[in-house]
Amino acid sequence: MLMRDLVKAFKALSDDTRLRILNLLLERECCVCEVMQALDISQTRASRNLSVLHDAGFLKLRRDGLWSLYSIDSEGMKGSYSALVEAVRQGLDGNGLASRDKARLSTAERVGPGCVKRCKGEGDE
Amino acid sequence: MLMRDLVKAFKALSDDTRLRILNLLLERECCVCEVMQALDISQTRASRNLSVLHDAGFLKLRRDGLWSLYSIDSEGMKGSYSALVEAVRQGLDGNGLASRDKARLSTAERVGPGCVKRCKGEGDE
DNA sequence: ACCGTATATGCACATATTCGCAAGTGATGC
DNA sequence: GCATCACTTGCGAATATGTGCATATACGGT
Repeated sequence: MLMRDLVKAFKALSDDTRLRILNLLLERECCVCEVMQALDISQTRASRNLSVLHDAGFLKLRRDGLWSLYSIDSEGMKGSYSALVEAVRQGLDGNGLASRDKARLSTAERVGPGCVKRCKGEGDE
Repeated sequence: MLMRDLVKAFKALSDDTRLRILNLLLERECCVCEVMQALDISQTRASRNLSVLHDAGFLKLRRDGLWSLYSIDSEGMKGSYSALVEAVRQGLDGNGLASRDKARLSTAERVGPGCVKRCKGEGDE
């Protein structure tokens, strides 16, 4: 494996926001607006960080109409990558912020019209 | 585990030089000058990057006279960290650069006087 | 065709990272 | 004490990264 790819993978994981996103996706597939809702971050931020994880090879992208649905790419991931994801899962186990994110995800309405607007309006926490 | 620590660990691993260093230390304990010889990098660079890995919790430091001997801290590492190191080992398996580094390490003379000077003199590769 | 919605992207700016140089630290030996 | 050696650290410069704002793109419904 190229050193470059491995570095890219680690870079992708060395950010708060992206770790929280990965944690969320360990729960289930999400669209961008669900991520922004659960993490209470801007749309740009959600989109950009999702695409970093995607470029690094951790995520799978599936389009459905207007929505971009991201999920952890278990099959497509190169050998050692799944070990990294597993390390994240373990490392974040019991983490307060991570748990709250997940809680907010289940609370959040599933994809549907007005999703982005709803998120912008609600200064939730 | 704190998100901050996990991010720090990944940051530590998201750099060429540091991955090569870790690869080297998977072979055996090394002093700073051995690292600079094997990787053909400056002394500052070797020292700085070693200390980043150390701060992140991957390395153990042992002083012996003039020398700072770094090694992978298998016992001291937090749970998921060993999985990360293992992922690096696997990811770098068969990597050309990583192999050459290791080869140069065995070639390099063991710690001894003039080690730093020798390395600076030889524009080896 | 037009509008509204979900997502992507160009640009600008603030902050962080990496690294070389030069100077500092601490141990060893004369 | 003084010189030497392995290593560390402060500083400055080049580069990379993360983010918001505004704008672009792409799709579905009317």
